[in-house]
Amino acid sequence: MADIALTSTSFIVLGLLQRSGEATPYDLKQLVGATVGNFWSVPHSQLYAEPERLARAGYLATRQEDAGRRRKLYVVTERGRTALAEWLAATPDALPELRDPGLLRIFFGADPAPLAAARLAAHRRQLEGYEARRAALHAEAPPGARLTLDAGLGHEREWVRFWAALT
Amino acid sequence: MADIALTSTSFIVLGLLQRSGEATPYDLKQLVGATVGNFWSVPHSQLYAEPERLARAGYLATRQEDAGRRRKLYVVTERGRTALAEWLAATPDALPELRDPGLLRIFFGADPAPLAAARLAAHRRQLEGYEARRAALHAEAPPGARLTLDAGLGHEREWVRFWAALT
DNA sequence: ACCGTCATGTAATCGGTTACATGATTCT
DNA sequence: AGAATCATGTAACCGATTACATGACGGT
Repeated sequence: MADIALTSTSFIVLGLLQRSGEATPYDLKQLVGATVGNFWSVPHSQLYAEPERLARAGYLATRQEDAGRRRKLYVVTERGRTALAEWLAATPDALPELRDPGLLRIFFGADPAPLAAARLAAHRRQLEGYEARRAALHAEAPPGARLTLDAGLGHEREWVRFWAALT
Repeated sequence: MADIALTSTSFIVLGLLQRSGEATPYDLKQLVGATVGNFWSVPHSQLYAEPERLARAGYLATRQEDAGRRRKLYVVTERGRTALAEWLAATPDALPELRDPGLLRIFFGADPAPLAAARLAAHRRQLEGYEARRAALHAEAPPGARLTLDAGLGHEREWVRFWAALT
């Protein structure tokens, strides 16, 4: 039972598995896409590697599908549940960084106009998508889903403001 | 002359070196801290490794200090200048992600109150710092510096709004 | 003298990115 | 039937993080 460091990817896997009870890496890929993927994406290859890592360290247990492809199914163990609960209760201190490649270019003197036009269009599209999903959200949706969508909406609006001013 | 892939870190190094003409890794560390560090930080160990990588690939040239510690000084070569110019003219397509560890916890059902309190305080502090620097900016400052500061201000205000609503 | 903190650097490990691969569906 | 896309997975490499290290200097 190797002793590993848990990253945000680990907790995304743990969190999604806890909700769904049991899932294959491919299920996880779908889940990420449908949930946290918009503000924290995970490449699908990681969704094969990370559960394995977590299983080796005792945070997950494995089961083989008994029909068809006989794929691997993962479940959260007691140890995993504890780790997830501790993480949920912790308060992170580091603030996120913008890390926008367009902004980096602006800083180094790139011509703002073409950049702004492209980014503005992209953010508007993203914003529309969020608004549509926000409108489609029904009352019983978990509060976390609504809140994170709202956060995304706010920041997309901010980007639209910013790039629009540079057009 | 190894053929390497250039990352954002590469262009931060190239960009800063182009401005300062010549610098040691330690100078780069100071420069990053004073410039792009607020929206795109780079761990100092990378500022030793990355210039070496770039030099091996011909984007930088090296010189030895002739007194004192005889540290390594890096300068951008013609190849480096070209690469930087191309990057500056390109339009990135991927949008940045929020990747906020607090938001991730909210999504997975963490109690918002304590998180919101801590994050709110942190973002307020950050916001104040930005506002001070914004006020201290003089007219001859490069436009990129002002614009990136404005972007940071906008997003910090957005975070303050978001977390304040959860208090 | 002692302690802390800046200045300056190196090393090891590992998570993540990128590329490759292939069977199964669906569309034209 | 052929093309395209989805479903599902593996492998290799490497940039980034983390930890370790040590000399200089300013303050008490």
